[in-house]
Amino acid sequence: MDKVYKHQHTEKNWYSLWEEKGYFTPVINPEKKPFAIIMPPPNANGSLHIGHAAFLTIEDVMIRYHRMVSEVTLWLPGADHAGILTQVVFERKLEKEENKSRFDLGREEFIRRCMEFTLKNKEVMENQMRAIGASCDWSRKSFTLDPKFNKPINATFKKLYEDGFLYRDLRMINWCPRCATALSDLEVIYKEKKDPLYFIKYGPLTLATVRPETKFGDTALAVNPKDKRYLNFIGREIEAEGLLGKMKFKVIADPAVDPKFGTGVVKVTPAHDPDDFAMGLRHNLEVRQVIGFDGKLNEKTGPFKGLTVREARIKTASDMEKKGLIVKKDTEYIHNIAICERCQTVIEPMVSLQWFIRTKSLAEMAIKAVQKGEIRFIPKSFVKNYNIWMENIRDWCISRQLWWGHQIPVWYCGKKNLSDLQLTMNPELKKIKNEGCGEIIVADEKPRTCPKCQKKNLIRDPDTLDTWFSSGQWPYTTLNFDQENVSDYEYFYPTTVMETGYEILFFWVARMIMLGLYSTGKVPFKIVYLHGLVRDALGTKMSKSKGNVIDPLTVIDKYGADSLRMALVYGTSPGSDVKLSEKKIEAMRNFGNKIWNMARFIKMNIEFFEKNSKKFTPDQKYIPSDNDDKNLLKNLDKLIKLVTDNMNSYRFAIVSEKLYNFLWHEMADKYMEQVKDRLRNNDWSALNTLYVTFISSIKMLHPIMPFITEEINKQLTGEEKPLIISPWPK
RNA sequence: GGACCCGUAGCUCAGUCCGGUUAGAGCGUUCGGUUUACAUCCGAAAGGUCAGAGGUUCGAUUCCUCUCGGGUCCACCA
Repeated sequence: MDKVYKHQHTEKNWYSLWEEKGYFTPVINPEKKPFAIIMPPPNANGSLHIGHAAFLTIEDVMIRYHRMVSEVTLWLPGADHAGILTQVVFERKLEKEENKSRFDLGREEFIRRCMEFTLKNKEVMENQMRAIGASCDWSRKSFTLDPKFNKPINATFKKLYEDGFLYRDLRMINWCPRCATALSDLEVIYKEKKDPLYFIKYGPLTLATVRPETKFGDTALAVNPKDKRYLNFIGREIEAEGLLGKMKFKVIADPAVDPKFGTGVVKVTPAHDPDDFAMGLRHNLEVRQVIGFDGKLNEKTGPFKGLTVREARIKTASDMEKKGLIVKKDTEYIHNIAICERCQTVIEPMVSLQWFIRTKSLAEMAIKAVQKGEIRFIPKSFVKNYNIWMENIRDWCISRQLWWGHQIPVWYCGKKNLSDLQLTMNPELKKIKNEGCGEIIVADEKPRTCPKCQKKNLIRDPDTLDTWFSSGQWPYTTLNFDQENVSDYEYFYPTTVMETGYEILFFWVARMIMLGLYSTGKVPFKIVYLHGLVRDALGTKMSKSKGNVIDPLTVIDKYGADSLRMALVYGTSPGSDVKLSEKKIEAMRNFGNKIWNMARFIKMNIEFFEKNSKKFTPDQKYIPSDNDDKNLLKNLDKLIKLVTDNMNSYRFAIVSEKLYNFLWHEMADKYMEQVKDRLRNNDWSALNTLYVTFISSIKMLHPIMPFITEEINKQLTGEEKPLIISPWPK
């Protein structure tokens, strides 16, 4: 054995051996207890970062432990097409490298190229997972856009439609003019911005707004019903001079108006503001769209047509100023604006026809399942967050004007039911002749003819499904729920643990619970284990621009995967963020070297014993008479119980700490020093106690540090059977 | 506006759910050490009114209330 442990020599070999021998693939046995984790599929649009390394480590620790306690263990790996995120990444690349947009390629070619790009990333990622040591079952690996998922996903859509959970409606959506897509509420972030607040004259009234360019879409003025200043205006129609001549507005009273804001009067623009849209519904106001999906003003704005929102804001303001319509300008006004989470573009609220899921009753089922204890959260404090979100859930907009994703399984007879938005986003559709009866057909496969008029020119809804709609079904679609061979589903579903980041509790976990209960009648998993974000040593979020990124592959290369894994487990707790530094990884590398040298010491003493006495055959059950020996074995028993208990309760930080302390400070620093004299005198009992205790400890360390423990075990015992399939110490 | 989490050694964090011997670890600091593994090491030490105040209790870092400080999520800003 080398004086210093060299991970470079061992890690790749061990991984190949495990994989080739098929240890990652479970053998289904109805007599035994199953343990299943469906891996949260990483986005296949880049390489793995340290956050991936963290969750892969935690899941691998669970999997390796349960495999050792002889449960039938499935860890199903995957990759996510990630909808808008991947489309944006790929579009940027396309623009940069070829100066082309997706429209230049056309839908079919774009999807083909994007798939090529994604599959390439996916392969790189899979090898990175191997480097981390993830013992997942590659024979079952899944990709969210695998064609095999089309059928079950479409079937869920169809079922939801038939059960009345789906509807298509004109709704206010968050429109990102850059991504040219509607975003869910959760994909929008808010940012503080300073914008001028204009006080504009509307006939006898004055109101304050930061969006003068939307005034062409105003269809009412509103005040708070309790605001005494304006009581006698309520219900009246006023006439006001505007940029396009005289206009008439009804003054309505609505409690949503804040009397303290501006003058207490607001303009109501139902087509371009979420609150105004809601107010419009309450008061039956006209929805007059003046901004197009291209982010430019339309023909209803006369001379302003064709200007972007930003340009129009400046021009309308200055024109009104010239006409004397602007009473006052507050240039220090700070407000929050909605921006696209992915590309940071300012969101344009727009009305558009979209598919929605009625979520209320789905959420009620999901709340009940957690209340009844069918799903347990670790840490449990997240149940509160979950309940609050579920209780206040809004209907879920699941259509996306993207090309990259699962296309919505709806066909229209003719163009009547396609929205302007869809025709805008898909130039190919414009060429199609408009004939047909307008029937809407929801089916899991393309129908040959329209069931109503028998015509054959069915047009598929060009929109794709929100990526969370398909990944929300991941726990059962990956188990081939809808296929002939249902044994995986029967045996492993509901899965045991869903381990994922708390930041996607609502995006993903909540949706999986709702859709899982709806589609299968069962919860998709019994335990939700939430991990935190990996931050740098100072607690700052890691990002490339800040230069504080720890790249997992670089540190694996330098310190070994075991060191990184131990560093990601030690001193961390579920639900809270992990602060990681290179120093910590180095410290764990030192620990690895420590146990390596303990093994070297033991091996040396075995050789010494065999030279001077006889062949050393360890006896697991030997009860020594020496007090030091007895004491160590007693402490080992305690350790086994402690580690097992903490493994079972998912407290891996305690597991790592206890093993670390026992091996280094109990065994190496104390016991090994105590017995040096006895070993010199060929004391078999001392050697046996040392050996037996060390091997048991190494086994318990294997789930966290799989490579070095395998290598030590092989060097020391010469056994063929690797630790990965060894029984857990008792 | 609603809610959640965190505040423990110089730094980064465990421990608190289920109150009870000297409150732990890693890194850092100081002093000393090369006899059968390991300097990626060993021994020793310094360093904490467990954010603050009050309450419950024989006893509170732990439970309850409030305050201060830090962070996050959700809603909303016309």
